[in-house]
Amino acid sequence: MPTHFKGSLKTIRSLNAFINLMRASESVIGRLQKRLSAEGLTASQFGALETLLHLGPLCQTELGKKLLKTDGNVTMVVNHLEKRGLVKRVRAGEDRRFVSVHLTPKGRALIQTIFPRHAGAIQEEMSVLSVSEQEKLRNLCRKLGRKNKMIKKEIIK
Amino acid sequence: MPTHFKGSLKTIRSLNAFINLMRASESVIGRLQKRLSAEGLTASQFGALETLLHLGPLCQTELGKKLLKTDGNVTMVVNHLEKRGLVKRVRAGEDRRFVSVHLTPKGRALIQTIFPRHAGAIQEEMSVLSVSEQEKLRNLCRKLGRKNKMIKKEIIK
DNA sequence: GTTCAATAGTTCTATATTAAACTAATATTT
DNA sequence: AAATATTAGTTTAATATAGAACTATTGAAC
Repeated sequence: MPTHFKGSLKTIRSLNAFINLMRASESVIGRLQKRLSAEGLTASQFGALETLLHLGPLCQTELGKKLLKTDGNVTMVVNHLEKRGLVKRVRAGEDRRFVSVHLTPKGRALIQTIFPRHAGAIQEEMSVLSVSEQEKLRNLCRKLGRKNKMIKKEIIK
Repeated sequence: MPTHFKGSLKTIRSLNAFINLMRASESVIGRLQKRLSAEGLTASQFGALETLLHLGPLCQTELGKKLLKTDGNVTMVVNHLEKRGLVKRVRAGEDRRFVSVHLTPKGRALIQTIFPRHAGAIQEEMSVLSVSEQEKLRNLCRKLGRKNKMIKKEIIK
């Protein structure tokens, strides 16, 4: 699925790498989302529960940073999870602006059941790559992520 | 940003590769989306216009396949673009179920202006990787994509 | 210590997204 | 040829998402 754009070799090479990166992540995430949907969770809901399971209770802003989502978005996702009794909001005593989001026993049981299956599906997805290919992919992606942080710092400055 | 999950080495390696793939694509797409938003287009709208520019008029189902989006979604995106006068729907004569989506002169002018800037931004994003790293990334991502197609065929069978 | 600035969350608006139910047109089967 | 199945697109419902305006709380500066 190469680009049909006519441009310099350098540009075309960048676009091709970009397109394949997007296609790969979109198609993998698409299949995983279908699995999660069958378990009754959206990708964001799963991500929130998984983060709370592995990192413990977090305030919403922290949760948003981990999930790379906006504050308003986190409010929505936590609302849905709270309505289903999977998490609860706790006003932290010190600074009453903060809301600590906790897993309920029900939420913990659910994510502990689903997470291993999800991890298995991911392992299955990645199994088309050899061990060294997986490591290579990881390192290349980390470089793209590092650029991210540099740019953010520049913007903040 | 390694996983905090305790599992087998093989599982953890898969999860790490997966997480970095997702982070990289999300952070790159996030920055590009902000640029597009400043130009007045969403990512999907841009994708649709770009596809029509480089592949010519397409029916909505074909457009959806290119964009990896569902039919209902394409209807929405084309609605928005049509409302702004950037595309127009044309009933193809033969089979009256098909709607051919065309760029209008206005839409063509817009995407021809924005696309080179967007391509430049992508080139800038990918410039943290060397030429050979970009090729390597592309090939690894293509493998993940190929798995996709195999699975689809199996499901169809 | 009162005003101003920063922070945490919520709400609102607009668009995206999927899945499922639905309509219209065409193709297939008997 | 009539019944059935398939296909293209629309509509609807539920959730996601970003961004902007807003509230409430806390911190800083004068």
